[in-house]
Amino acid sequence: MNEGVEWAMHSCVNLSWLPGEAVTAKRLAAFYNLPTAYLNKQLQALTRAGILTSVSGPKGGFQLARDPQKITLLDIVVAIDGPDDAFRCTQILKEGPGADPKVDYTKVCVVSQAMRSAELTYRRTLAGQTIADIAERVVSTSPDAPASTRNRFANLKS
Amino acid sequence: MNEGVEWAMHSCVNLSWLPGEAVTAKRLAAFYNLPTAYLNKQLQALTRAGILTSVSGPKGGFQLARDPQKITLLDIVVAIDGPDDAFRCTQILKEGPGADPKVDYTKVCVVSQAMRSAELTYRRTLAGQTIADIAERVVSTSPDAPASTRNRFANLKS
DNA sequence: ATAACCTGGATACTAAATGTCCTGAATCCC
DNA sequence: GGGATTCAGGACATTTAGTATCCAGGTTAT
Repeated sequence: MNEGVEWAMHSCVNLSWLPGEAVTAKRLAAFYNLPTAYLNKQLQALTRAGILTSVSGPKGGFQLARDPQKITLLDIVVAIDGPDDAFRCTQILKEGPGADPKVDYTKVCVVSQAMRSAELTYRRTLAGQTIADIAERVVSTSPDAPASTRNRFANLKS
Repeated sequence: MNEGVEWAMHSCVNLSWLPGEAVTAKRLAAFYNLPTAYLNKQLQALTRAGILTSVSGPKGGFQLARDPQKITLLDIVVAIDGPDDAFRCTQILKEGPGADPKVDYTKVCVVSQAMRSAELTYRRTLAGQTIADIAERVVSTSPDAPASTRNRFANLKS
């Protein structure tokens, strides 16, 4: 899995504590000492996916496109890593005995079904957790996290 | 995910229909028209993981090391793809505000926990399905699969 | 107008997946 | 014992994906 997923999750949590404020890619990158241009690519992907909105120009930047409760971890994974399952069925059975060229073995193959059922539970778990849930859990163990995050962004002058 | 996982799953199902018989890598590869040397690498990994046993020499080959009911899909995934989660936490929080160098953020970070909980459900689902389950489900829709598999192996003279 | 900022394409570098080859060791058969 | 067959595993080559940088072009605030 793309490392950008981790960056995107933490950036979205941070943005949830800066509602209505546009934060530049440079500042989001500086927060965790990440490569600006590369993080920017991930932010662009989040924007294309409708998770962030972006504004050009001075005073521009990124912010959450909707309520953190409406942004699931699955949304972010799909936006950065793409919609494909980790297990890709290559329809190996087409080379086996009694294969029917007209059959779609990604549907019929029992191995493929079993792997897909596991990926489904994975996606369901991710879809059941939102950025708001994460932020809330952070606050419950570190109540000063939102304030210290805002403070750090305020002090990242560049 | 490594394509070898798919090869390994189907090969194990086939081996479950040839109990007590040693099948060479060359024949297992010919069954699905796979590259012999590369499949052999996956079979070696399964052997190292204790899923298969191997015998050298003429009349040698591979067979299941234990009852198909005792071989889970997770066993195979771990053997071929390794034990690492898809999401690797790089402890990005160590670069953030108030970071403690002594803390292991793979444990503490809420994002990391959330991703790990999803991978856990994934692994649990895979661990709940065995090669015997797969084989049984194949038989229920294609009752002649074991016989036709044995027949094809018998006719792979090489 | 200028400076700051996002967009997206082009490019380079690195790491991982995929695949081949060869030597060595084990085993069977004659 | 000698030859043939097969697994074990390291070395190597090729392809693809991930990581990263740079620049030219468009947008917006001052």
